[in-house]
Amino acid sequence: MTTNSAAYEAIVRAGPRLNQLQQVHAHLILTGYGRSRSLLTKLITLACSARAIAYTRLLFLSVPFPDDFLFNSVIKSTSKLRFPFDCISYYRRMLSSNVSPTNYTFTSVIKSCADLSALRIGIGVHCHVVVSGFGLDTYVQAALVTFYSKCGDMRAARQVFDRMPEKSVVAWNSLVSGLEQNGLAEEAIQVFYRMRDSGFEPDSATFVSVLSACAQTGAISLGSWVYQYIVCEGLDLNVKLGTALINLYSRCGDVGKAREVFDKMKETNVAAWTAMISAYGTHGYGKQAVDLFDKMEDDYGPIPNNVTFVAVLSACAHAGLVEEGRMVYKRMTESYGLIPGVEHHVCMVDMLGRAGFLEEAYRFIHQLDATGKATAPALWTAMLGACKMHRNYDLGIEIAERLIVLEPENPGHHVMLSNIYALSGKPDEVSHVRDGMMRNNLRKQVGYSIIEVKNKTYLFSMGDESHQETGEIYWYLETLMRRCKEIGYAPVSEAVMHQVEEEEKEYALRYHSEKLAVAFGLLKTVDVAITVVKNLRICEDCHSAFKYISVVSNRQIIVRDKLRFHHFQNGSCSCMDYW
DNA sequence: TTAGGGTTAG
Repeated sequence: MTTNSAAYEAIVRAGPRLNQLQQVHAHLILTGYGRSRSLLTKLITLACSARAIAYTRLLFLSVPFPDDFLFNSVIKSTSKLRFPFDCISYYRRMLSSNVSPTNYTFTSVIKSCADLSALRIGIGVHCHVVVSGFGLDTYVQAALVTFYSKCGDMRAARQVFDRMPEKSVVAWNSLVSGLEQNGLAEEAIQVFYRMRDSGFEPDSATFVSVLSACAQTGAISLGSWVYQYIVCEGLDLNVKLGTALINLYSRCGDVGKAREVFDKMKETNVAAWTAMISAYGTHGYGKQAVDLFDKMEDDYGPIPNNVTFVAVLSACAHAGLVEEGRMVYKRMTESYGLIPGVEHHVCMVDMLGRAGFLEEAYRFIHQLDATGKATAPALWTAMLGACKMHRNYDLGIEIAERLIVLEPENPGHHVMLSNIYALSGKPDEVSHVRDGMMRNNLRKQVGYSIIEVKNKTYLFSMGDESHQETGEIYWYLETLMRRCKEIGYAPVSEAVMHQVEEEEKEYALRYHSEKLAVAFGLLKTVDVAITVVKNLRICEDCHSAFKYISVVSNRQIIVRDKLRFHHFQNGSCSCMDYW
């Protein structure tokens, strides 16, 4: 290496590969270029790209008095490669070295704060942005919108956005995505409409977020419109967009269409495959889920990861495929060297428990306990569900009490305990639990159901009387239930909370939000399947009622609950009552 | 004598 440019060439040739970089570095030192600031800067960014963060630090420390260029380079690289702690620490060092940050510095640092959801640090950086005079930089502002969104502070995110004098497509995207990620799907869709009205052309990032928002609320008409738009405008169906579409169709009840999108995708990755596997799983098609997983392995598809295994295992759990599930769990560790996390353990307990292997499920938890892993309440919640399902009340009560100690604020555990006491014929204990809930002001989560009819969404809550056609809906529901009773339907009263009197109990059951939504859907449409989205799990009584309603109305009823799908047709449900 | 940013899926 006789010249500086030859040395530079050598570094570039080494690329983001640690060994090669170290060799070049050694060579630089030997040939007298070891102190060149420019060469070291290039070396540092490449070391960071190689994810050799310790070596990056070492190189950085070897440079006396780093200049603004070096600081910006290392801050940008660490931020981009997701070393947020390093990024923030270089930023602090920059400040203490009296080197002035620029708008470029801030975008990177803010992104790292967003990655960490580090609200306090980010607010400090935001202040610094303002006093440094970069408060109106479009890039910095877009980064701030994302930052506040990722910290869950949508008010602040909106405030930054609203104050932007010049909004960019990316800034709009940041807001739409932020709202969607924070569960504010309706608002995300409204902002999307405002974006278009303001003359901004949505791009693929916009659509990915909009599709996710549609998937959340079940807004299939807007979702399908987006798909049409993508096809008509010849937009590239990239992996993220394709995956968002698979998720949309799956969560709106149309697995076939989800598969159609999957087959159309030119490029797929592990996320796309996982989305498709998960689609089969949540609809109860366990075999298809496992088959697709096998195909992924056989056809040299992408390497499955932890999320994929959650999808496969939960598919097995919901379809009663215990043997397959055990095999998959084994392969996860033995063939792929993945370490099962709490979510995988929960799938296993759920799978074994649902299938009636209560003892094995219990042993599974205790085995984890022995290795110090069983503190997760979710494991006991799954076990508790199995106890209730298989009427093992003694164990159920023991577990529910344990859960209440672990999570006293969770009303679900109290409700479960009270339900199990009621089922096992212990009314005194029921009132005791109920009183405790009242005393501690614990209320059951409010359930609601959404249905889309003619491109419009309607939300129902229990005993809802806010709709224009309330009278008609209730009358129609009464008629339906009468006809159901004629062919054998009997209300399942244990499903409601045991804090209402017997007479009220049937009233509450009769006007559950999902029943109102189904009645409304049947009333307003002809000859088509209706799809209802519920925020909680469907209750046992509604589940039974919908089987009968599918007969008397001669319609398919699809219900998406918190966990999975139920397709009711000709008197039975796709979950085979296994849920 | 070395570069360049903010948004998106399971």
